[in-house]
Amino acid sequence: MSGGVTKGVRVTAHDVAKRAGVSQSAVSRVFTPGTSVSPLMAEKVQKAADELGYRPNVLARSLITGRSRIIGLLVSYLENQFYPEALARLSKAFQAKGYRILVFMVSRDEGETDRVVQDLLDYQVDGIVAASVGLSDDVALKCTRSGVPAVLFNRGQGHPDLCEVTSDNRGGARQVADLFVTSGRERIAHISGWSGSSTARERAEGFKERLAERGTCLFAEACGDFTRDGAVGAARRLFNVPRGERPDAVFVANDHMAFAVMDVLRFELKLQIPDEVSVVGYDDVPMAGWPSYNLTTVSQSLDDMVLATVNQLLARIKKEELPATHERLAGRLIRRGSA
Amino acid sequence: MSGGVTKGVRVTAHDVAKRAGVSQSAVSRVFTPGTSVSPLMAEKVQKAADELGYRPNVLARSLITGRSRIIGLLVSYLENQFYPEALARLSKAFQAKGYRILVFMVSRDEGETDRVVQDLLDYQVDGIVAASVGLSDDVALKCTRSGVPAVLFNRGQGHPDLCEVTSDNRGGARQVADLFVTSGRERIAHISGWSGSSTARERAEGFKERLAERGTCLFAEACGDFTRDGAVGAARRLFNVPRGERPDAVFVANDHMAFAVMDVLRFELKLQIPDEVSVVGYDDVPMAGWPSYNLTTVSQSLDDMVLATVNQLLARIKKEELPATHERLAGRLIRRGSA
DNA sequence: TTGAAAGCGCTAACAA
DNA sequence: TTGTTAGCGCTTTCAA
Repeated sequence: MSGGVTKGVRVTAHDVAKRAGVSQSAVSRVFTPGTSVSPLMAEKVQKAADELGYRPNVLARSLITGRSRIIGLLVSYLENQFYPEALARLSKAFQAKGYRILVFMVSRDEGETDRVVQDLLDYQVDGIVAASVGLSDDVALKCTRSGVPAVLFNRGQGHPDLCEVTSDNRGGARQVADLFVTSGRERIAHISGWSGSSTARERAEGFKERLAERGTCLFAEACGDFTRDGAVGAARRLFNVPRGERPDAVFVANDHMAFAVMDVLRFELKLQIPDEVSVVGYDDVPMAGWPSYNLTTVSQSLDDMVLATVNQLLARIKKEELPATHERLAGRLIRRGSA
Repeated sequence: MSGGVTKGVRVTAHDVAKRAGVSQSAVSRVFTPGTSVSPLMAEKVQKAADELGYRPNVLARSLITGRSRIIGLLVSYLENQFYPEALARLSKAFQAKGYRILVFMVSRDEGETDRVVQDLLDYQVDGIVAASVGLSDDVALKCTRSGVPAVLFNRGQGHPDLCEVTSDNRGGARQVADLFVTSGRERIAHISGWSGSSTARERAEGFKERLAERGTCLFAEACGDFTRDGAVGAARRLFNVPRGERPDAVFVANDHMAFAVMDVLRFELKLQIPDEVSVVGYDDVPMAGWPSYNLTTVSQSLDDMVLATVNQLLARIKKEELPATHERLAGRLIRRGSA
């Protein structure tokens, strides 16, 4: 017989103490890393605990230590494959450090900010990662100000009080501009993301900036709002026009939209990619490598971003009042078949 | 001036009580739904609370009520778009009921079971949803037995002690068999999912069963393990053969694999879909409707599954000891271009 | 309806 | 190294 893990019975440290014939605080010590207990005591307690199926109650512990070992993750939509990927890796990385992720799905609507912040604080999360498109900055700022460290993941406009981990959107977009110009494209367009997002703005700016430096300028532009439907609309507006007015290259602000654009170009407008029009995305989500799309794109090195996020956040959880940092990880152009 | 939400200061019910000139328990009552307080008291307390920026500490509350309002969600990989979709909707649905989702990413490896169960119990989750491919049953069973209700989402083999919400995999697969036979396909193949999963087995069985009833039998079969790489391998084994031995229809156990199969067929083997070979998937993830794939598939009506899951779990959290139920929601064949 | 008091399960001083 | 004691912030009897 291996022990008494019986149905729904809460075994407390007190029960273990009684069975082992020691004090309750001794039990606590045995289960608290970094405390000193004699080998004998450890063994006695461990034995009793095993027999009773005891495990410390994390919530009770949190109450006194002030640490819940829970990280709040703000996400707004998981349609874009980049986010599930990020979620999975963030979750694993935090898990490896003994933290868990509590998910907060938020819509892009305004006004929700305060409710979300309250929710976050109510659960006593130790820190938050804001990967949502909309109200991230606002929420992150409020949390930081109430003493809960926050890191903006894949967004941020250089706010001096906020920690940000992004890719070098400007730099990535510049590489795309170079690719188009160098390969002799002449009517270069851009389909941008949601204008409320810094990521969208930086990609657009870097792209135009570099185009200008190379002596060209943008031929056409439309906003796709980072959604599939938005991108479909933008693609139609840009390409459903007489031949001569049609762009011969388009930089789409993320892969998720780029797939939609390619679908419109190939299936609705019967255009050849990349012969008649080059398409480049941003993110390098797994699907970009699938033969059906084979999308040239800028890689965000998700692993580095995740690593940086985890490190920054945990550092701030351990030691308050670290100054805000802005990490911008280099993006790398991945050349595939679409450009 | 709107209030004193100052940096990192924990405002307790006690502080509010002092400011409002009432007892601490009065404050508690005002913030506990379903207690009786006079309007005057409510107002006084509310005012003081607002001024101080007070919110009850959920963890402390949990300690005494024994309810954390946290649901543990077990997922194994988010590559298959079905799972992020499910995660997003489950999260929203639970959120609407005042619960939050704590994510537990687990790999398909064996042996982890106990660690995962411990983790889950440590966090005092009120219930768990197991959507992971691997150790779901084991984990769910152990949790249920220790008094934490669990629902298996999209898996389950009819275990009498476990709550399950699945789609009618057998029925869905039968519809696919009918489609193939009716449309005159003669060499019908199947690419199956991971054999450790009930979902995979049911889909395979239903398919073969109906084929037999219609007087045919399976021409070829390969296992794709529910992964993209697995599916690529399976497709090659099945189709990279002399013309006459090549299947003219294939039912792939989920959309995620079906996309891989289509990629192999079209880009590596230069086969025409659906002319030379019909492809049907399962799940109806959003991507299935994109023109690049335009995949005929069986729809899982995710919203119904989510609703059922939430209802079952919350019912069990409120009232212990409800008998296990197995909900199998009907699947619907969505005819698109690939078959 | 309200306040006083007990205690949820644990950690962290402090003494021994 | 160990036990004793005092809370963490809250809900919930119990009297008033």
